[in-house]
Amino acid sequence: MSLRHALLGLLSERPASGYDLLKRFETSLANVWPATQSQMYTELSKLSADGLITVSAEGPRGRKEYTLTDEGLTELRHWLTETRPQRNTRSDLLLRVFFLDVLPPEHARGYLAWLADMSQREYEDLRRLEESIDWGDDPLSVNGRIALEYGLRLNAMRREWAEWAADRIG
Amino acid sequence: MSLRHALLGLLSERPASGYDLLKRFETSLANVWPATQSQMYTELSKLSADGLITVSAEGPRGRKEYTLTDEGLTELRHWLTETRPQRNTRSDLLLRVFFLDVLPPEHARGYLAWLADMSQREYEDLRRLEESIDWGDDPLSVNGRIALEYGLRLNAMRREWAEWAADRIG
DNA sequence: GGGGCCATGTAATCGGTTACATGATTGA
DNA sequence: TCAATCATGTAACCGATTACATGGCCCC
Repeated sequence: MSLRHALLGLLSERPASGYDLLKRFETSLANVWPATQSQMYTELSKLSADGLITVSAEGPRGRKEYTLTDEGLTELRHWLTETRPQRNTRSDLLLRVFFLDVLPPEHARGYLAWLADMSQREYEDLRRLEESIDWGDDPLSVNGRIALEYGLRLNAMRREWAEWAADRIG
Repeated sequence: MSLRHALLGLLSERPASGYDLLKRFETSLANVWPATQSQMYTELSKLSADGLITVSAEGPRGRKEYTLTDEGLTELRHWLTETRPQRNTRSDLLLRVFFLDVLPPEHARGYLAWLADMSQREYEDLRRLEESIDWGDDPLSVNGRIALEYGLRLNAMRREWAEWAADRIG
């Protein structure tokens, strides 16, 4: 149920259309909360029906600009402060580790090596992203930078772990 | 679609009933792939219908013991080697970070402090779990130990990151 | 006898994914 | 003019969650 809150959060910065939000997801939130186009338009309709956002303007091509209502902001704050995030650790990557012994050892090590490489590549992608962004003092910059740092540390950790694990299997 | 493979994986070690698998999930795979009772029984029926497992014995109280078939083992190996895990990074925890600026700074820092504490507690829980288990040389021990190490490193990383982030906001 | 555990199943609902469908506007 | 982009929506399906429902067996 968090796509709701992701949308409310983005709208708390400034009004936007579904299309705008779609673009902004791709470039910022996609890493922490992927969402499809279809899901977003559906959710926006629901949010509007629930009074958490309103259509504040209409533009060409049927464009609808949504604005956060007071109720929406209250709901966003409520989500942030009153509800406990439950860490959804469901990890395809780690699940496989449990069953690596049904493969020949060299295949198992191959999987871990691939994981290490993937983490390294992702790390480098994030570094490049970090350098390409003009970080300001605005809230999104501060928070976005913090989230990105998490990604960097996660991938560094994962690479080291995968290398350590490959040694252990050998 | 990975619950299938989690079940195939567990059955690759030894035959078991739905109830057995349920218990083993709770104590081992729950951290990487939570599943409900209802989901597991449904999936077992499907796996059986698809010929990847068979009912190898029936016991008291309607107990059905499932055994992996050759086809099932093939499917498990196929999943491990031929399909690429897509890291499903959807993270409730991190999503909130993006919107911390709608809260007063002390609340935002409070959230990060809580995150650091939670990670620390989880770290300690895993350490205790590690010490409580009699690690052998069997495949499950080796792999389980590797997965557990991932949890330890993740939580250590997360704690440090949350502390670093709290400083940044202040 | 009865409480606790063993053991399995179904139905309703929800969030998310994939695919399909449509059309307006802009700019080269 | 025509391709690219802007822009929104619906339908089918799937995996996961919650709740409900049932009953047998074992041991105290």
